[in-house]
Amino acid sequence: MVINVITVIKFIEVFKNYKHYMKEISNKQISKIIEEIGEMLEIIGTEKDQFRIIAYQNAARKIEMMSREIGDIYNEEGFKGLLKIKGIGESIAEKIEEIIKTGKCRYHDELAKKVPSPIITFLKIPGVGPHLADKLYNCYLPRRQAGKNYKLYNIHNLKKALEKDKSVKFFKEKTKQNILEGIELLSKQTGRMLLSFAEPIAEEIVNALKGMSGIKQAHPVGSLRRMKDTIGDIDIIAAVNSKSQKPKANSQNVIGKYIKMPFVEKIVESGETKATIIHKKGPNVDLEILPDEEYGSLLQHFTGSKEHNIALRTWAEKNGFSLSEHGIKITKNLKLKTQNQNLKLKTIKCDTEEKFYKTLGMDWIPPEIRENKGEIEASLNHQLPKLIKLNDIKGDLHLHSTWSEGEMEIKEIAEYAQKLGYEYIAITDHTAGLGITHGLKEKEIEKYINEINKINSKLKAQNSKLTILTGAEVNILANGNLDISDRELSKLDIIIASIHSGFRQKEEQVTSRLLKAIQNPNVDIIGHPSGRLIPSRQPLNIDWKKVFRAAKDNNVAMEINSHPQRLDLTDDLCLMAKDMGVKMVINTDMHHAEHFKNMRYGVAVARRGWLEKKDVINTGSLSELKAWKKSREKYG
DNA sequence: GCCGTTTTCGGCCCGACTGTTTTCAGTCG
Repeated sequence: MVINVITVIKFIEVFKNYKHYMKEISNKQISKIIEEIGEMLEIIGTEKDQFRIIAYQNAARKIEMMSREIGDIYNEEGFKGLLKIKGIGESIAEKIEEIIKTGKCRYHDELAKKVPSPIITFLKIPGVGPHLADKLYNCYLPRRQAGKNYKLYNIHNLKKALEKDKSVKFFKEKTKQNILEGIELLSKQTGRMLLSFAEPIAEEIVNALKGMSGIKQAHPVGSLRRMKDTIGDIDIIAAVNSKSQKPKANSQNVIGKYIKMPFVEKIVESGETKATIIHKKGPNVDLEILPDEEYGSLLQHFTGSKEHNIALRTWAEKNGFSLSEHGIKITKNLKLKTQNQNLKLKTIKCDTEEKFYKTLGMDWIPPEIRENKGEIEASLNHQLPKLIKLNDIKGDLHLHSTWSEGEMEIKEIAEYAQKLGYEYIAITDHTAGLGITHGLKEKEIEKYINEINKINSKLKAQNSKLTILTGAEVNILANGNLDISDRELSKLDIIIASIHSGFRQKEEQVTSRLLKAIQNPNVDIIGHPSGRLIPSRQPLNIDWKKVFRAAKDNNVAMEINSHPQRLDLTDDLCLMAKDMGVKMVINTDMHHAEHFKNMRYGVAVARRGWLEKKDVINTGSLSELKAWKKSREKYG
């Protein structure tokens, strides 16, 4: 948080243009400041503050969930616009206005003076809340020699104390272990960014490059092109016309323009054909400019993965080729040797990747599966899977409306789904067991179904091809029971069962919990099965073989959740599930309109997991989906 | 501090799970 404020202040210094810097303050930053006010009040506040704390927590949560940038709302509608947001009243709106205008919040800063900074630091540890952070700070470590006490002042110091078991008072072994695990998790949170964060940055740069004279094409490469769930640095390559009079001058010209682009925070290095910059949003971006006649082999080389390229080169070497980013050399082709000795030394240049793979006698391999998991052999045998595509998706079966924590009314969701060309959607609001979402109570289910039926009638009258299915996302409780009765569940079309609590259970417990849910005849789908949240929560410990076997036996679909922080099942688990004959479903878990766009990330995971259209139930027509649902009845 | 078919004050403050002080405080979604 301190860093956020400093960053914001820096922006203000650099950009005197009011509107410009206002845009730079994201909902996440505002939400963080509001959340911290709540946390600090929880530490230093009194009994009286309990509802005030809740109000700050609710407001922070609301802001973070919002699809529109709050800065834009303020720009367009002013203070009144802020008051229209549910959960934000006069007082919090004033604070938001202050943050937007000045980058600071005096109330926050006053509270911060009263709360020691290590406490704020400790709050970053997953599993450590305000009370524990306060206790950690206030537990005294005896200093042997001086006989004095000193406090834990940073995470490193805390970790050392916990590990060395220096009588960190008040804490039992299990609690210490949990804190250490939290610290470990926190240390892993740096370095990589979400695919959804990197992709728009790369897209903006690639589009800018494509608009420059002399550039023939440009691509993001590396893990971004392979659509991995997290990305290290952003790598981009671009091609200049090698037949032009001055290809070198062209490339220098492009680099010169690139390093002066408005998104450049800092130039790390800049040469004739390469440059590395730090983007204003944080990541390092490497750009390499190359001649277009070699573009195919370069694209292949920089796309990787390392494992794929090593395996490919090893295969190539054994089969008489030598590969490099500049092309293919034929090293052992006897036929060529007798015809023309010189050909042997000549590099075959490839302007496209298709040509590169074809020269080796292979089919073009989609970037998503270049991980050395059998794709080279499959390509040589012309047996690559026909990977699922975004436009194969006929509907989304995991959507939240205002009936629980979603932002959109069911009718708005229907309108959006029609625009996407979907044939069906399922509204699957949370059930009441997940308290904070204010989900469906049993007595509300009839009303909920009625509303959906009414909208369906209207859609039918309008000759819309969209059908809305009724559904719910129910909670799998710690013992494997669901938080809503089978009687109520049987009234709904699609039931997703998901784990939202008890993330610290042992493998055996979690597995049997999932097995019990899968065996419930009302359950159609297991939602975000591993429960991971990148980067803050590790996946659950699960015996996947047992779970997939049960899913196959009970004809229950496993979800690929398209939320960029989930992307779960992961690619490897998709491969395993597919091998075991399990059906999958790709859903967005939509809470607001922006989330609909995440479907592409779920499809990317499916592609990385070698899935084809036939493996995924929501690629079928409505009648096919209904047939699948009907086929499940025999398991009931 | 927010909200309002209970509308300017009085109600809101879920529910599951874990760890532990074994009855409940702290954390999370």
